[in-house]
Amino acid sequence: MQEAAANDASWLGRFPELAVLSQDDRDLLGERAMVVSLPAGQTIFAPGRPAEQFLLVLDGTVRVQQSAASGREIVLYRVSSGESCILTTACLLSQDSYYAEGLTETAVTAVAVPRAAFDALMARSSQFRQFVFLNYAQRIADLLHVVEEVAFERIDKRLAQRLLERAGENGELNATHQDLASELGSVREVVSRHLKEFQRRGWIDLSRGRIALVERAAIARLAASD
Amino acid sequence: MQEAAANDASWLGRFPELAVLSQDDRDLLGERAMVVSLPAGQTIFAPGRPAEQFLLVLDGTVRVQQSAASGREIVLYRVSSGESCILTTACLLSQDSYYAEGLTETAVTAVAVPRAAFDALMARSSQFRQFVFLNYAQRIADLLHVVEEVAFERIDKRLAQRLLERAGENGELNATHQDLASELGSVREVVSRHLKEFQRRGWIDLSRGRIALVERAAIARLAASD
DNA sequence: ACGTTTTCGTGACTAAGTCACAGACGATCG
DNA sequence: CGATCGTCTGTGACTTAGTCACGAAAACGT
Repeated sequence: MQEAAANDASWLGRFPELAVLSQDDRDLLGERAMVVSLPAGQTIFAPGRPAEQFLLVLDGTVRVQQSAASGREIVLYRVSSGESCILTTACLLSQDSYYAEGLTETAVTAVAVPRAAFDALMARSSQFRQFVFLNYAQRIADLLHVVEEVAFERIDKRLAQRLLERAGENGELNATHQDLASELGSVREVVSRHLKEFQRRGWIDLSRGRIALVERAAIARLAASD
Repeated sequence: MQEAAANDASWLGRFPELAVLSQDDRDLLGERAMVVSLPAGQTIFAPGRPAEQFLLVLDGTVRVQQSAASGREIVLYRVSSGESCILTTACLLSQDSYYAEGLTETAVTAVAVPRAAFDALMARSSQFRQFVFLNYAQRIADLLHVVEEVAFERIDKRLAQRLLERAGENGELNATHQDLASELGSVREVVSRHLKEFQRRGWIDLSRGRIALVERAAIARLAASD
């Protein structure tokens, strides 16, 4: 983990909600917060390990997921540029151990706000509180969305949604069937069979670790179906 | 909705976390918060309807659930005495419309803290902030638990858990098969079949709208199985 | 007692998850 | 270049969960 010079709060520009902070509050962040760089695949937080910092992501994405004893996984949400990893603060407070874990999906640069500075800002800045609450609200909305999907939606529809979300401009995505199954909280075989069917219909091209979208419109239709 | 006299903050005794508030803060709550009584079956908050108060439950329970377009439902968690209905505050902030709704499951008495007083306390009392954050953390933990269950656990195990949770001292519970299905985010037929099987094994007695646990130990064993 | 509403039972079918194993691809290294 | 090895993918047979359609039984009011 590399640390940049303190006192440089130029990163504040990435967070429009924090632009309204008073100069004093911005100075506090500039003095106390540190810009850190994390490689891809790093565990940010995990069950049993208390998080001692409030993280604001500048670049890259953090994947927050839940893992079952069986080895099955499900992605809860992703934290990307301009967002905060609020779950770390919740982890601190909840006595029940969380089963969620956070992983850097790409290399990530983030601002780490120490607990003391976080508390100070919560105490003195209503704008900062607003920012933190908005983050909580957004994550709760994300979790509600996950519950809704896993409880009520069909796998083929959810798979179609993920393909669209994760495909790049070129209509391709690098992901194994297992990767996609872990996104959805399902298993490889089910994903493989649906992908096979998508391919049979001419919607996608399959190759090892790579999927190319051919008929985006048809996939989007399934993703939006009810 | 009936309102008790203001200035009576005797209810504060129900919230140990708030006992540490300064006298000023307690006075503020006494002056501005109102004790309200709600009948069973009342909608506290619902999609599209902004909540304008922070609710602290004194007696009774509020059920927070999610409803799908198909009519299927799932219970997310319950708010009971000494807890707060924090989701209402999150609802306020989240631009995405929530699909969660809150219903009084029994008659409920609660303290309603107006938004302005809530904001004032958040600004001036670190203890109050701690209380609010603890509530958020608990609800997030509840939601993570729901995700884990619906994504990874078997229905028969989850059903056994609910039977134990909802049965009274006498080992009985009043609930239709549909009620239990809505708890679990499943459907009546599936619940009916599992209950039938439980009955066949001599674990429970079934009658219309009522279930009596006969072999708690066996049910508990299934509920705890992995 | 009668019809009405709610709750429950069930068969036949589709969708999803489990288990076991085979085959296929791609990197690497003699 | 071709053999080898780890990872990824395909598939059949089976169990579990959800859907659909329908009918029967229990409670309820008048």
